Amino acid sequence: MLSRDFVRENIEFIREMLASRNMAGAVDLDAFIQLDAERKRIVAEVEKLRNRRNTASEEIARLKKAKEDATDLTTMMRQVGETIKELEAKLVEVDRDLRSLELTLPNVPHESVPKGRDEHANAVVRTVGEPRAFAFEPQSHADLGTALGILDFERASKITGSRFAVVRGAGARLERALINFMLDMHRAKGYEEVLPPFMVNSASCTGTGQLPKFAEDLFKLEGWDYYLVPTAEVPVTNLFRNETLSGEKLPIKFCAYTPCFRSEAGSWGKDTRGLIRQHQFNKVELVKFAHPDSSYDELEGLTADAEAVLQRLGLPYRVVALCTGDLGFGAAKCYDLEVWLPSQKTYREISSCSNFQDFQARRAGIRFKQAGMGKSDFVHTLNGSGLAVGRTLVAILENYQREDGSIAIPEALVPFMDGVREITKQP
RNA sequence: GGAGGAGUGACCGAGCGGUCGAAGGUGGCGGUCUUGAAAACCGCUGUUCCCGUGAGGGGACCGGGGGUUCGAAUCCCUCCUCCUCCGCCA
Repeated sequence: MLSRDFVRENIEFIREMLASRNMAGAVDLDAFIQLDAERKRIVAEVEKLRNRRNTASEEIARLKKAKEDATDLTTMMRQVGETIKELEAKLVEVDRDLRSLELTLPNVPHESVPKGRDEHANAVVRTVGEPRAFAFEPQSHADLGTALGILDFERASKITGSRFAVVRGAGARLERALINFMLDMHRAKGYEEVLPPFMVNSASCTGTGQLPKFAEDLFKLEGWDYYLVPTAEVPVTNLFRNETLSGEKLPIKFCAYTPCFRSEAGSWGKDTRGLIRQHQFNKVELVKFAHPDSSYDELEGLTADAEAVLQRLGLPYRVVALCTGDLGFGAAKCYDLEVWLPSQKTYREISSCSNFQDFQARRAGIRFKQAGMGKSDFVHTLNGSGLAVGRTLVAILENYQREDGSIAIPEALVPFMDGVREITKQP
């Protein structure tokens, strides 16, 4: 959410900003102006009346104490009370409308974000590692995994449906090793490990920006105000919803493993084979609560921490700065980490690291206060995948495959696999 | 699921329906005293919104929401959370 004052005073800038995100006209800014003005009018009036009632109440108390008659004032105030009640009802309505407009307004991209309408305008910031030269035609992870007996898509669709997978044997073990490996790495860099609920309420989803606009992307529990987490960003960022943190503690860093559940509405036909796009996948997430002055340094640091995982695993990747048209709803700036997939001969997203500035903090009411300073201010929130575990498994299978279809375990993971160095066909 | 109890400021804790934004205490900050520290004593110590260039003025907030009343932290309803006991249960 943007500051109301900022929107009011920069309405043309907001209009251009929406256009740069391919959202021209998506939010009724004229209605915003009108509602905002009406709200001001009502607030001024209702407060004037309340002030009158407060003074009169004191007067009535004084009269009663002196055993004098107060019926005139009392009847007059009854009338005022009615008017106040009407105005308050109107105010609730205007507030609701105004807020629902504000909740659909995206964040303003940072000035360093490349301008452009789609992913073609994204900027490659750096490319790390060389894609391996294969002496044979590399297979897809789906083929490799199925042949090895560690991935079972057919049975997954029997027990649940499409876009689910069963991971078995050494594959399951590798996935669990990856989770531990990532969490250990991040913990060593000062991220506190947290294991949050895997369901969140609608207030939390609103706080981080999944609601109200992206309800169709979420799985909701029937009969409950609960949603399956689409990312650990939601529960972890909402840890401090409606709290004021002490400024000295910033930045506060968390890492969290959760499964992630996404409806993938609107992506029918995309990545239908394999683990790339699933309704459920594992992810280790990094979340930071930062001081506004240093949040962009923290974004570089967070991105580097996610990259470190790819480096330790020896996976070739590149870092891409998303352009204005490709930027997520709440992000002011975002780097995608893309890992090389030999079977697709392309880089695929494996992490997304964003600075939301005060966009989420304002929705979720997350403030900080410096020791000497009187005023509190909104923190900046950041998060990034460190990494998407399912896609990391994909990358390992494909990048570490051998001609015979077996998989070498990256050196860094061997201790997490009890010394196992390869995956061969399951017995 | 059944039966009880409780939710007040950073924390503890008081609060006959009217001057309560809320006593008292703890903690924190500043000061006096002291070579220094402690103790003692004195003072300060919530959030948020609106109007105003400013000084300042005003509104709201005692778990959330609603109601009664001229007036609610105080009365009523409802929801939520926590605690205790019973039942069920991984």
